[in-house]
Amino acid sequence: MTEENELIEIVSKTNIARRPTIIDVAELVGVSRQTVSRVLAEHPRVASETRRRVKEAIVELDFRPNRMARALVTQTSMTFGIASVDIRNLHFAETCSGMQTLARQQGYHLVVTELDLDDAGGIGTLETLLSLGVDGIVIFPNILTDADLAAFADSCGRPVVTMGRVTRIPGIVSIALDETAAAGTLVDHLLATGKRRIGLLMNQMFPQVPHERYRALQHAIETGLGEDAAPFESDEPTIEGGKRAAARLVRSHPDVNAIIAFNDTVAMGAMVALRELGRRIPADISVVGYDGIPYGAVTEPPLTTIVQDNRAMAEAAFRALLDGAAYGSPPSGEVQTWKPELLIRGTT
Amino acid sequence: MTEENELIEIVSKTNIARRPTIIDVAELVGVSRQTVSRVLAEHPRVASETRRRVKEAIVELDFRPNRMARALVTQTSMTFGIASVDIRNLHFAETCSGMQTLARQQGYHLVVTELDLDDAGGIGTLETLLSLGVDGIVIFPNILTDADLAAFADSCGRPVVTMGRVTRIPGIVSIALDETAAAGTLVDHLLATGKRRIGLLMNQMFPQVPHERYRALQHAIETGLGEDAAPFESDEPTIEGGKRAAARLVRSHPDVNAIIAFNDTVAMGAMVALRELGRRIPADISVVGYDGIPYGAVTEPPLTTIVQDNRAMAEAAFRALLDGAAYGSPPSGEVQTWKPELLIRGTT
DNA sequence: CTGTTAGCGCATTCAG
DNA sequence: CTGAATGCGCTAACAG
Repeated sequence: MTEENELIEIVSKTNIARRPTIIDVAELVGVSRQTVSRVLAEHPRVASETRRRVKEAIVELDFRPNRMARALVTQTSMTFGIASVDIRNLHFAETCSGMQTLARQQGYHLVVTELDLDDAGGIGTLETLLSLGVDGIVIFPNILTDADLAAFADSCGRPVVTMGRVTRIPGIVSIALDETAAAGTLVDHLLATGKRRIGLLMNQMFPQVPHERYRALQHAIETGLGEDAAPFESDEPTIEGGKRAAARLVRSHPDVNAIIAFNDTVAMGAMVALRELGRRIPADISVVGYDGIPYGAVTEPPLTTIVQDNRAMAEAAFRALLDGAAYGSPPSGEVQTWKPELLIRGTT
Repeated sequence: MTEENELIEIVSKTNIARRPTIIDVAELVGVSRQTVSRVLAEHPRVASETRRRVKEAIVELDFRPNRMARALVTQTSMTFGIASVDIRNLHFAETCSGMQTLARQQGYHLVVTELDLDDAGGIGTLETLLSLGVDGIVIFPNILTDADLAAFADSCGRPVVTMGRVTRIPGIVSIALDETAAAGTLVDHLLATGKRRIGLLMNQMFPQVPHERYRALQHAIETGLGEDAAPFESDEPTIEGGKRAAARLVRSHPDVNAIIAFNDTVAMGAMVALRELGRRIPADISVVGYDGIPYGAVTEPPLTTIVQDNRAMAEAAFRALLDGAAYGSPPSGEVQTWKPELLIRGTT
């Protein structure tokens, strides 16, 4: 009878898709599951002989602990979430990749998610990320308002880091480029090369989120030139968007002899449009971008750009999450700004 | 005494980071947790008045069901994993983005992960993905051997889809470009433009994974020209890698008048190197790539390339996972190849 | 050093 | 239509 029961048990355990559990390992070795659990946790108080046999069984059964079950009881999943409106953006991909490297070293995993604008303006996606059990979240908050972010951070009970935009919100660590310094450097450079008619190509701005980059650039231009606001066009941050915006800008302001684009992708689109309009770069008109993506090096001429240290910023974000996870909550509203570097190439 | 206990309970529940559970909702409404559970599952047999009150309480408490707890009992997490050696690759990012859109529509989530080559050649990363509870996995298997993939698929008990390389492995659905057709189209095009000295710039190949693209190209060249194998160089699939490989190729084979690159990024690197060497494109030498990334349209001249329908392929991959999750296991070793499209621009 | 008991948050039986 | 009991796989707190 006992044999029969065991047989049934074995059959049901050989079922499709069923992976071995801690109990299977315990039974094979002839110990309790607690002992197996201790071996997994590298707990010191286990007899080395027992430890050896358990590890053997783990290998033999190809056992992997179920991280969800573990997370349910430890209340920590060793997983961070990272969210952006567009995961195809190279600046974001670079940051992801950098965080991934660090995460692996610390035994963490990353859940990458694209923000769904339709779902309560992205907050819905973040909530789902939470329900997935992540221990902290990095947000590229291009489109989330400070109010939304504050409400979310307040209710989520986990460390939240925003990147790419300075957010002075209690409980949120903000990691961003020093936009003031970047704008100053760029405008100084353009003025030094004799270009004084500067136009801007900006990211399509959601009215509730005026972009800091835009404000910093306008401010730098006003102080540098002693003039009113520079002309600008907004469109989606793609090559096509850059083409459209540049065409519109040059049509409405034919005297513009320098263009600062929201990022390198937009700048590259602008270069195409300008070439089609017969403008020589940089003789007739200069073009600069932000981010320093690799593709900017292959345009003709190569693109001058503001480089940010993606890896270092990714590392800072990861550390902020780790600290927050360790101490319960992050330092209130800490803002880290990073120094930009101007990479002068052929378009200026 | 009862009051005191309740107070303690309330205090502990107001603890940091503690999110409301199904029990909190049940208590607020004055029903059992099963009733709340039924409302969540849109179970029909709940009184509409009860349902209304429960939904109210859910909104009031800002309750979100814990997906890990749910997964533990349902044995399904509504989560798919997607893994690649390089998440910065635009072809991969595009696929991710496409799958993300579909996943959201179906209530699924995506866990994106970068394969760790040091960790048992990437298999270790995949195992961790499994322990995270994903219901299926998409792998960009550039560097995994068929043997490793077969062993993994066999033991994992969940649907596995590979993309980008034809893998004829039982239990794995393989989605890839029709490399034979692509190679034929490309070589025909080059021959039609009078280029007969073709060189190849390939991805740095791991010896255990001879790449199908390489073989298909060599085969097409041999049949088209009636000649021996074309010269080739291998390097990492980046702009810098493309520059290096192209420089080496042109040095060792100065008569080459057409270059087929592993992908657009490599092709763009090659263009830079060729320009530095004083070769005119396409007059002296033609260049073509694969993938049809947006940046290929910005080079001077714009890059001729083999375009794959990323969105359609992403959709196919997602459907394969869904079917596999529904029926228990995927069709044995199904291989889906997709027709390439030649986008002729300025470099040929 | 090891086993026992309890419970994480939820869904799935079964009773009413 | 609703409630009570049971367990998913694992770890924490206590016993021994």
